[in-house]
Amino acid sequence: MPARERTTLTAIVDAAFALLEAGGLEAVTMQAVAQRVGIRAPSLYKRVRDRDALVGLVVGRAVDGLGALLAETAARSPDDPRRAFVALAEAVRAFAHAHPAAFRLVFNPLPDAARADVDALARASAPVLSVAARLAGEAEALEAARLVTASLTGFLLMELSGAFRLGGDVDRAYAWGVERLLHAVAVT
Amino acid sequence: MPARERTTLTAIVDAAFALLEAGGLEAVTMQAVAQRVGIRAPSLYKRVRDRDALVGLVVGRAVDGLGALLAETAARSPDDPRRAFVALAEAVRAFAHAHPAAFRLVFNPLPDAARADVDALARASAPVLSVAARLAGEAEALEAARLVTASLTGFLLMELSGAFRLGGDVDRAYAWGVERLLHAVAVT
DNA sequence: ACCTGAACACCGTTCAAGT
DNA sequence: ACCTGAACACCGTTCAAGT
Repeated sequence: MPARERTTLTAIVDAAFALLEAGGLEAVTMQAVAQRVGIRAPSLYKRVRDRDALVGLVVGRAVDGLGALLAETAARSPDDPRRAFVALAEAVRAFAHAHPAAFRLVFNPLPDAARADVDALARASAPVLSVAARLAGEAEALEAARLVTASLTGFLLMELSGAFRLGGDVDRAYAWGVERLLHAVAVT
Repeated sequence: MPARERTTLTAIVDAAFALLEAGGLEAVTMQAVAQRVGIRAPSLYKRVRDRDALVGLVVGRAVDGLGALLAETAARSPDDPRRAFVALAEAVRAFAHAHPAAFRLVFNPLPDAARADVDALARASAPVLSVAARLAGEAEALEAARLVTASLTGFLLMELSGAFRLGGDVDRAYAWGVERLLHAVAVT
């Protein structure tokens, strides 16, 4: 009657995350995850509904990590929205570079598994909404936040996809874009 | 000695494209493609190296279609870059709505199969570069084009992912963003 | 020259049987 | 209560054999 538990859900998500970053989504296989935590694939189904649910948990962890980073970053310049804006943009890029596969997955969710993640993503990007509100004014806060998040993630997704490999300093291009976005969104 | 050919590469790509839009990438299975063109899966390997190569051809077709649409759109307002800018933004959105799965795939390429597609994508977005050059000036044409394409595709990818489902008129938000981008990029 | 059935390796998932 | 081997369905791909 014992049957001691040999792993945890946290360890399973850890393993899936590591496999994702190491070899892309196709590398996160139930067998590879199981082997990494020291059990057999069928045992994973005691902790996780199926593979899509596991990938959803990985995406959720990434969203939480991004949200924590953004909140921390925004808190560091509480009364200078312009400075906060630039710092947030740099933080998102740092996160994208640190976890490229997870970042891409956040904005390219699987069929329907990631439906609940939309709320989590909205929660995670609250600091951006807040800064946008202070820059653009309450009336256009939502539009401004959407333009900003879309622009930054679009830039980063294209950068990660290698679309900017030809020509020029990508760091400078990002800084240039951030500055122009700031002007585009700020009310004055 | 006959062995008449029973299909064509074009028909195969057609079938894959249709399956992709109908059921996502996981629906474009070698067996499903083969069935749709009236042969058996192994015969596909006479025309296509493997599944990734086939998906690459689908992406290539989408890029070509987008490029043709953009060229056509830009040609319609040859001496009003502001009008051309807005028209291009609307054309990209129309394309994304018409072929959502293909659009997402263009900006989320598979591992390495889509490496050559970067060039094709650059070619397809030449009209955007041209308009950006006229708006921002030659010196900053590349940065402006990158900001614009990143912003528009980011917005559309998020829209297709359902990230904007809560709150507000997405059409208006897009128009608002396009207008602000125009101001952000235009030199005067 | 193209097409096919058979076969192989691999994957997600289920389930009865172990402890 | 968790873990396992065995099994099933499905997929990508290869290949010898057909025409």
